[in-house]
Amino acid sequence: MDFITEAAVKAVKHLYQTDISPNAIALQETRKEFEGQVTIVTFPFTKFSRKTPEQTGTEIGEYLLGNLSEISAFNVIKGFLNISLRDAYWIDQLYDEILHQDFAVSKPNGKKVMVEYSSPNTNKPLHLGHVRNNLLGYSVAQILDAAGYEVIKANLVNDRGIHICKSMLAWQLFGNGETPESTGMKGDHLVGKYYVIFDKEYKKEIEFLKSEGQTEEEAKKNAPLIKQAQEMLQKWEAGDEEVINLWKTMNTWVYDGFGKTYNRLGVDFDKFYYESNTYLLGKDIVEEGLEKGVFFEKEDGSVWIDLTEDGLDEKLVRRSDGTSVYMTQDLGTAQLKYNDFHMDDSLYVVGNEQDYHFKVLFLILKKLGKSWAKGLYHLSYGMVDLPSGKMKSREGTVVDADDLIDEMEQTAKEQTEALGKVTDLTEEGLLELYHTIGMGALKYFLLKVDPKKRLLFDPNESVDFQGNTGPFIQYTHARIKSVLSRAGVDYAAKTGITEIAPVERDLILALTQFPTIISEAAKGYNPALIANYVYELAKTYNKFYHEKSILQAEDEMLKIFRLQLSSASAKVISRAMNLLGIDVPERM
RNA sequence: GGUCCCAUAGCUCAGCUGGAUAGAGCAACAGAUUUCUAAUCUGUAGGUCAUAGGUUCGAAUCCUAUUGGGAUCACCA
Repeated sequence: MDFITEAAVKAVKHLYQTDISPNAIALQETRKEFEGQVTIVTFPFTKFSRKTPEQTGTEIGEYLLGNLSEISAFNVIKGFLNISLRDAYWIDQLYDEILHQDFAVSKPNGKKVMVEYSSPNTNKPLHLGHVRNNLLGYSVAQILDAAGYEVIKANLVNDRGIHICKSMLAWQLFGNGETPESTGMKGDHLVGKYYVIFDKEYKKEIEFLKSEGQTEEEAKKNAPLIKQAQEMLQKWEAGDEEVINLWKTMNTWVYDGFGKTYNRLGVDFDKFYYESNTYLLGKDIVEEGLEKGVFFEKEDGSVWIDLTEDGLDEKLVRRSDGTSVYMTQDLGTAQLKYNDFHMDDSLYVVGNEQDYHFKVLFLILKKLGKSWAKGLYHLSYGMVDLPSGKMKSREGTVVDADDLIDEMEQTAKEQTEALGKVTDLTEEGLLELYHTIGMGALKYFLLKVDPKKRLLFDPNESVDFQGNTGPFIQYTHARIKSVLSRAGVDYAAKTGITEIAPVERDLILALTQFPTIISEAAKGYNPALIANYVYELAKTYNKFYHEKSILQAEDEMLKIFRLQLSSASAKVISRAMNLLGIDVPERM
C-alpha cells in the first residue's frame, strides 16, 4: 500500500504546495459499512488546504484516481477518503505476492536475539503459569525467527538453593527410598510431592514452637526442619558428596519429567544454563562496580547500589558475608550469555511480579557501561489467575500442566467422537489428532490475550472449541485441505481471471496483511497479534466458503482461481498457527 | 506509605503511533445443511469504554486527580 501513501504525498505537494512526511498519512482499512478498501484520513490536511475536509478529500481523491491506475473509484465521507482498488490489482496481489514462495518469508536481518524462557525451579512440577511462560517464549522465538532474526532459545534452570534442599530433605526423612520407577510417578511430580510434605511438616513444627511460646517469626527461624534444610544447603555448597549425589539423583528425575512436559507442549531450547553453574558468577562484576564507583560498600562489608536518583531504592548486590544474591547472579549470567553469543538483543520472558528486579538489573548494567545492555528486554507477562485468586503451589491451588494437557486431549477426544466425522484413522492417528486439537485449544486460549495482561482461567469451565478458538482455526484449515484434495484439477498455473467477488477480494486483502502482522508481532513481542489476525482470516475464509462454491464454480477458470485462493489461505493459516506453536490437522 | 501495572457488553477478550455509528467470541434468542466437513454461516438483543476534569477539529486511546483491583519495595529466588 506504500504506493498510495507516496501518491498522497505527491497529491498534497501538488495541490497545496506543502511537503509532508509519509508518516503523516494515516492509511487504514476501510470500515465494512463503506465502499472501498483503503481509507485516508484527511482532517490533518485541512490546515494547509484551507478547505473543508470533504473538499480536501475530494481533491486528493481526484488526484489519486487520475494518477494511479490501480484505483477504480473513491468516495468521501466527512474527513475520510475511501479508495477502491481494481479487481486486477487484487488478483495480481494473489499471484505475484501471496502465492509466491517468498511470501511472508523475511530475509535474515543479520541480528541475533536470545529468548530466555521457561526457567523452572527443580523442586516442583510445572503448572499453568509455567505453561503460559513456555508458550509465550516459544511463540515469540518463532515470530522473531520469521521476522529474520537468528534466535537462540535459552532456559536458565534454577536447580539449586534452599527450595530444592527442602524437597531433598523431606525425601530423605519421609521418602522410604521412593523413586519414579518404584511409584510409577513422573519424576517432577515425585519431587514436588516432597516439597509439599516439607511444607506441611514445617508448618507443624512452627505451630508446636508457637504453642511453647515462641513468636511466629522465631518459630519460623528455629524450626528444626528449616535448620536442617539450611545445613543441607551449606553442605551442598561445600560439595558434600552425599548431598551432591542426592541432588543429582533428584534433579535427574525432575529433568526427565520436565522433558516429557516440554515435549507435549512442543517447546524446545538451544541452550541450557544451570544456576548451579552460574550462582557464583557476578562477583567480578561487583568488583568492577566498586572500582568504577557505581557500587559502594557499607561498614559491614555488604555492597550496594544507590538508585534513589532514578526513583528506585538502594539495592543490595553482595551480602556482608561475601556471598551472592539473586541480583549478583543475574548480573553475572547476563555477562555470560553475552560472552557466549554476542547477541544484539536479549529477552527475558518472566512474569510481571519481577518488573522491579529487571528494571534494576538493566539499569545497573547500563551504569556499568555495558554496551550490550541496551538490547536487554524484560518480556513481562501477566499472572494467570484462577477465579479463587492466585495460584499457590504450596496450598495446592495450582492447575498442573500435565493434568491440564490430559484434560485438553480428553475433551478433544469427546468432541471429535461426538461429531463422528473422523472415523478412518488408526488408533495412533487419532491420539495424535486429539493432541493436536487439545493443544490447539489450550495454546490459542493462552496466546490470544495480550501477554502483558493477566489472564483468568476457570478450571471448572472447559476451554471452548467453538468461536474464537484454536479448533475453529484448525477446522478451517482441515476443511480447505479437504476441498483441495477433491480438486481433481491442476491449479498451479495462473488463470486469466479479471473479475472477483467482494468476499474474494476481502480474503485476498486479509492475506496480504500477513507480512505486516508478522513484523508488528515481532516488534511488540506479541503473539496475540498473530492470533487475532489468523482468527480474522479464518472467519473471512469461512464466509467465502459459505457464499461461493469452489468445486462447483460457474466455470473452470473460476474454480481454479478459488482453489488457488483456498490453497493460499491454508498456507497462511498454517504458517500463522505455526508461529503460535500450534499444529493444524489435515482432517478433523 | 513509595513505585509500577490494570479497569471496554452478563462472562472472556479485540480496538495499531488519537479518527467514521466502540468490535469479536461465549452465554441467550431466531434462522440456514437434497450442494465442497454445521467444530460452520446469517440475524436479534446486549455499552455512561470505572468516575471527574483537561488537551484537541476529533479521546476508549494522551495528561491530571479520584475510586476499585493487582504486583513490588528481603543480606529469598
